[in-house]
Amino acid sequence: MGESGQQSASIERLKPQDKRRISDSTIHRLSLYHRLLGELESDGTKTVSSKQLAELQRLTPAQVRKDLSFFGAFGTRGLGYSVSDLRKKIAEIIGLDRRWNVAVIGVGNIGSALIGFKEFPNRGFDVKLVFDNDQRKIGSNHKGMRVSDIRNLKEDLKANQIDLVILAVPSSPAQKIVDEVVAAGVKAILSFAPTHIDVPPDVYVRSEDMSMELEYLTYALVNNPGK
Amino acid sequence: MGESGQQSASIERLKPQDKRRISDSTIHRLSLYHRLLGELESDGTKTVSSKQLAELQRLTPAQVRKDLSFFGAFGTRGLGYSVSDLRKKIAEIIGLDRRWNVAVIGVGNIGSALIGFKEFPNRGFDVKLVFDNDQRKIGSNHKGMRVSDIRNLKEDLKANQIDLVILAVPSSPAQKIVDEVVAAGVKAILSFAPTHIDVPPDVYVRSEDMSMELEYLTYALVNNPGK
DNA sequence: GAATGTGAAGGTTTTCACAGCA
DNA sequence: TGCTGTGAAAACCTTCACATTC
Repeated sequence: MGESGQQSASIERLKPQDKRRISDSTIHRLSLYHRLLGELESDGTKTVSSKQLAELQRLTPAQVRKDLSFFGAFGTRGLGYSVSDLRKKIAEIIGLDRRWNVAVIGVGNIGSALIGFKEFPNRGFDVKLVFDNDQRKIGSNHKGMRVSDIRNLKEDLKANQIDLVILAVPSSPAQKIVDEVVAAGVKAILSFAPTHIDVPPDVYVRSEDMSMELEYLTYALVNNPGK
Repeated sequence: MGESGQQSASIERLKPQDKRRISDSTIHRLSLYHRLLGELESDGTKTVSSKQLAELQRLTPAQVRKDLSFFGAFGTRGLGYSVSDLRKKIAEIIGLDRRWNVAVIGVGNIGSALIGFKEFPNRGFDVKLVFDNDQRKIGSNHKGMRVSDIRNLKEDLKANQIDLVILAVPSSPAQKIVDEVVAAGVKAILSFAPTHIDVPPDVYVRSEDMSMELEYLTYALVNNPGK
């Protein structure tokens, strides 16, 4: 928290107008708007209202306007928003006005899926490095990527200026690997290991547990039989 | 909403004590507790306090107790909770006291990763069917599963009593396939298609967009340089 | 003494409703 | 007239603090 962190001067960034922290849900929805605006742009749609933006995602117009209002006033009263302008603004807010270097650790089921994931480059993410600890995999080609030895993790992450790490390893070695990743100076980790990951406060972790996603649904099935 | 949905009489289910809807965050944390209790059980830990349960996940003890209190009183004052009892209770709440039949639609990158995902059977999910529309894949073996023709989707889902569908297809055909799935009577869908999915109100959808997960992190990187 | 279970307080997020502008 | 931008109200969620129980 607090008033730390002056922005790099080179980019005049859109940031929250007041000092209030922006909620996770708002960030999530901004991402959603950004994705939808991309679809609309491809369709050739020029302008869009908060009402339309909301309906297409099952949200409320007020919600859409409030989310955007934290960062500025991007619309035109009586008219709505310019699809391409709004998309650019949101891209700037969530950091999609640049490309990001990604490393994938673990070339098992999920790891190899993500390496071959065509959506990533379209959305600004370039998988630059791939690691494993299995001698049979190291050096081999996996969907066009050469698999590196995890023993060189720290050095390779630094040398290649990796911004984001995707962790696709079992739970048992996960924390130890994360410690290495943190030591390499990486500040953002997307983990698929089904266990809690501990990091210093200046490092961001997002944990994805596929089974937990399904459990959400089973809860709903079991508890809302009719809905 | 409303008072619909009497429970099936055969299972005496733990349900919310008051009529207030349980929040998504609570369900998510119950899943987390369940996972952690599993680890503790393997370690041979017999009892656990809300304080411990909280610290291991970076939550507060009050939060843990409140979450549980919506469903009953499972602890012993002065002592804490029995690891194995609490785990069983939570399993019952989120529907993990039974097994679930899953179908995976789309045998691309993510689809095939999930088919081979060993964590699923450990957590109660059995992948029973796998579909694709690619003639070269249909009939072939993918990680031990025979790939079915998506043209028989509706019939096969019904015949095999599929509870949950995992959708791992591109955005463009996603909605059409979902309509089929819904017509087959399936009430829960986990979608990896990076687009909004529309379903009737008695069907539950959870959407996972890998790029959006990364975007969360880029927002943090760009906006909290020092944190 | 130790830790649960829970009303009440405090904080955050969403929705409302309308002033203001194209 | 139509739709944005935004304070204020309402709903919701988390934390506090303490009576209660083992």
